[in-house]
Amino acid sequence: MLKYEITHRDGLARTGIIHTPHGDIHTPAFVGAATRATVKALTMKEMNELGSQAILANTYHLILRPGTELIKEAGGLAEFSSWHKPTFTDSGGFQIFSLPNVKITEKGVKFKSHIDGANFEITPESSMQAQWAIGADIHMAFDHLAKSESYEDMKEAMDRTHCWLSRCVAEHQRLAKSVTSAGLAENPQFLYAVVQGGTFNDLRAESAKYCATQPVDGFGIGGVFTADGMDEMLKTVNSILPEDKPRHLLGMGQEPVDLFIGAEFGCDTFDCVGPTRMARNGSLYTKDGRINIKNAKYTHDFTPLEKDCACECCKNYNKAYLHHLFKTDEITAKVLASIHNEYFVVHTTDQIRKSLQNGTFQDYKKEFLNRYYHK
RNA sequence: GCUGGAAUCGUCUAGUGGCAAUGACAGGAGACUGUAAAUCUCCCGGCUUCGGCCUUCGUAGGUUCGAGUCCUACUUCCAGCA
Repeated sequence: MLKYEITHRDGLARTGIIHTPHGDIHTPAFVGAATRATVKALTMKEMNELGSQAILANTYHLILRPGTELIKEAGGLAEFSSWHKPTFTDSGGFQIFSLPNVKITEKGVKFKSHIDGANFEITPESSMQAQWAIGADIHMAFDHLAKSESYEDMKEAMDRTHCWLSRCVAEHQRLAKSVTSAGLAENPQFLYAVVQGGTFNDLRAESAKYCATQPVDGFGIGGVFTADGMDEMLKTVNSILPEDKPRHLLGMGQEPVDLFIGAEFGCDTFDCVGPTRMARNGSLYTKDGRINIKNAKYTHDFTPLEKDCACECCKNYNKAYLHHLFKTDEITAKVLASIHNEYFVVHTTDQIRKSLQNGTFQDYKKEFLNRYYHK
């Protein structure tokens, strides 16, 4: 079992430490989205220096390129990418269901590669095998995303996710056994179940109950797209999930409010492509809200993006320079912006953790969100 | 000096009788949540009560119901020949 210890509690919120074979994650923590085994525009050294504790890669993308066997041959995701800290992999479920012409069969899902149209099939079993080959510390169960917001579609997606979960668990245990019987004292890789149910609290409750009964190491909470109503949903789900296992809020964290509400209602880790994607597009976080550094008004602004920000971008460069790099389409623009945005969410989540530990969370939340959203 | 050719919205460019005028770039703004995203969308002559109105394709005339498109002259530029 994955070792997880809770160090502080405040209602559903908690701080803790996830002990993985590649080191500890102090939670709540923001996990960098490294879809294709890299956080776009950033080196692992930069990710390390900006304070990231863990990254999350995507099984779908790595199956297509370079292939999971190659990563296994390299010695696993950590060796391959030179990220010698904790790693997660997403199962690929989310990506596949965003593709056109997806066919769901008894076995799994048939789809065409977005790169060359080649036919692929992923099953709960093959997703587990792929994730074991990639060798991240924490794996996500292969889940099913609903094709619409309707109750029927949500229920169907949830039921299939549950059905697949038991197959994921069985395959995960088979793979774990083959590893331990090969001489390893302990199973080195861990599985999270994924809770579905959309915006329907009865489905969320049902899903959480089902997932809670499974022999998994933690939980992913999937299918969340906005912070609206997320507090109630998380209250429902995290009151049901066992307290002694970590919970990952899948795909949320583009908006700071996501991190505050997620942590407040019992989530331990987050991942989101938003911060780095927005960085590449010139949308940068400040404590007073996001700004678009490409706007003409920054042409002569020689002040740093954030006066008291400790990131490498803010410590060394000013807005006029960043504006210039973006207007001239220099690669460095995306690098510096990504350093800043990734630092912003990692650091904000760190501050949330510290405020929970010293009992100032509510004050910190109120102050931060009022300023950020100009309330 | 002669003979050809060319002048279009910041730039390059399409356009050969129905046109406020094509496309690209530049410029302005917006979006982005388990990354088919270094992507995508919108605006880009002026005014507008959003129906239009006005002024535009080197300059000045002309032909025509109608001209960026045809004709004449001029101006500037390019090429070739002197």
